[in-house]
Amino acid sequence: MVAHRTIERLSVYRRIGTLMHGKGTMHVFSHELAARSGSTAAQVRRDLMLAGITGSPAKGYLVSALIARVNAVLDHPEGLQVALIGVGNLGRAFLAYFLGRKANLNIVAAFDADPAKVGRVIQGCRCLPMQDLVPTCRSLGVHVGLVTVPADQAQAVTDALLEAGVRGILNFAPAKIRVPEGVFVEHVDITALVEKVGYFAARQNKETP
Amino acid sequence: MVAHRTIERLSVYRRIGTLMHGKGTMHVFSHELAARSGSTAAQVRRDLMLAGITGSPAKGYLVSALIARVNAVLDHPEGLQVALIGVGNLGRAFLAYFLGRKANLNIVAAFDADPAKVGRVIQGCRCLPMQDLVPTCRSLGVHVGLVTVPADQAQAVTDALLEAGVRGILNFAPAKIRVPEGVFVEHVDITALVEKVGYFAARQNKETP
DNA sequence: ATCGCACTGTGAACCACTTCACAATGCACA
DNA sequence: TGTGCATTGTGAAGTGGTTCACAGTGCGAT
Ligand SMILES: NC(=O)c1ccc[n+]([C@@H]2O[C@H](COP(=O)([O-])OP(=O)(O)OC[C@H]3O[C@@H](n4cnc5c(N)ncnc54)[C@H](O)[C@@H]3O)[C@@H](O)[C@H]2O)c1
Ligand SMILES: NC(=O)c1ccc[n+]([C@@H]2O[C@H](COP(=O)([O-])OP(=O)(O)OC[C@H]3O[C@@H](n4cnc5c(N)ncnc54)[C@H](O)[C@@H]3O)[C@@H](O)[C@H]2O)c1
Repeated sequence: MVAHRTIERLSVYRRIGTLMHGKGTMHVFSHELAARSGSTAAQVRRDLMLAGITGSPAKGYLVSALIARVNAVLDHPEGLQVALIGVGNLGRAFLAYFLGRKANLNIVAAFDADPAKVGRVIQGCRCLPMQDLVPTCRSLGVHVGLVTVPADQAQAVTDALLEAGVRGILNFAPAKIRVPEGVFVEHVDITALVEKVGYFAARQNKETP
Repeated sequence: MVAHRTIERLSVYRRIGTLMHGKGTMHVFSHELAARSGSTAAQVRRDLMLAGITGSPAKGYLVSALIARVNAVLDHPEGLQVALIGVGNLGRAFLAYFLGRKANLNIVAAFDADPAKVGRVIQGCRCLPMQDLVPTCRSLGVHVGLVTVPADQAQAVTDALLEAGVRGILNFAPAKIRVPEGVFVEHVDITALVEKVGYFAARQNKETP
């Protein structure tokens, strides 16, 4: 079990490593990963240490070993199975982005309550009705649910996902969702983020330099 | 200058307060805000204290005072002016969501490099060419830029925003962007978040309970 | 063969944020 | 008027994550 932030950064290091691998680069130093990931060399070294990745002072880290080890830490044996609920503006953007992109991250099903959307193929993925959610997610072994429905529907959708055995939820609706112990929820509140950036954009240089 | 996380939560408390205000609720206790925001009562009280919001042990916090004080802390006098760069799948979702929604958060301009998109009105907002970015953002006094272009274009777009005087950037491209001292950047890496949820979904109950 | 050097791996210090714990408050009810 | 009680406001302690700082390493130059 590795720390929260470290897991996020490992995903980033893997992306950078994959990019370098494609260009034929064999080795990478912590300070290079730091510069490309927006971190620090010490942070990178600690993260890689926690993931069990070792390098040599002379050559740095072997890119292929880094990728392999991050795969071993992050990935599920048969790939990460993801379901998306709410094929609206945001949901369609995610479908377009993730479908057919990463081998180890598959959106395997999309659901919506709107009869006008159900049955249609949107961004290459068939949109299924909500009553199919539990059986379909169960039989596909879905690990993660992406919730992109209106705020007042988020809890109902969450409950359905829980019933389907999903144990990780990424929630974009501006609503708190309740889950039992042992289920992991990440809440992304885009409005709050924009307002935060607005606040610090104004304040950065003023007050206590 | 209030702490990072506190600012994000203040935005959430305001949303909850606004909702309650609409329903005619006059007062709210810290534990109610905690339950609705996914925080704890102690955290809420500390946040409100930092923002200069006070309540009474008998009635809790006055909702209208809470909203007014968060407005005073977070908001820019004439509203937060936001520009969006990259009217693709994600950018269009943001336009649809934010346009005409919040009085104090306005997407005032959208830009794209694609000649097929420039000039068209997308989600009710005219899409402008990139050469207009610097003069337009300057004259509108844009505070925040939303970057939703491909990763390899993120730095170029950032540089244009900086030249236009923008001092806060919310970056959705999976690329680190360099900015001078005093400019605030928030980076949202959706892929890394999905992978993190996948990791903890699997690990939650196993290992060290 | 030896030296200098840039880098790794990691204990320890540091820092930011969260939670605990409790005195102070003021309404409800007797 | 007095007693009980749920809640606020906030020092102090706790937690988790980051950065410092340096001993240890092995290549490349001499
Ligand atoms: N789009 C953005 O930029 C943005 C920004 C911040 C937050 N959000 C949040 O993300 C969520 C989705 O936003 P959006 O812009 O895509 O909204 P949207 O209205 O375009 O899409 C919502 C979709 O959910 C479907 N839906 C509604 N109830 C459902 C239910 N019970 N079960 C299944 N599907 C249901 C609707 O049919 C619709 O297709 C909302 O909660 C919104 O507040 C979006
Ligand atoms: N859509 C998602 O779900 C998702 C998820 C994770 C990350 N992202 C990231 O968000 C960004 C946008 O994603 P998207 O799905 O909307 O991509 P997209 O290809 O649909 O849209 C990108 C838009 O940017 C425009 N553009 C390209 N170069 C530009 C430039 N130099 N200046 C101005 N505009 C330019 C394109 O014309 C296009 O309209 C990408 O970096 C992507 O990696 C998106």
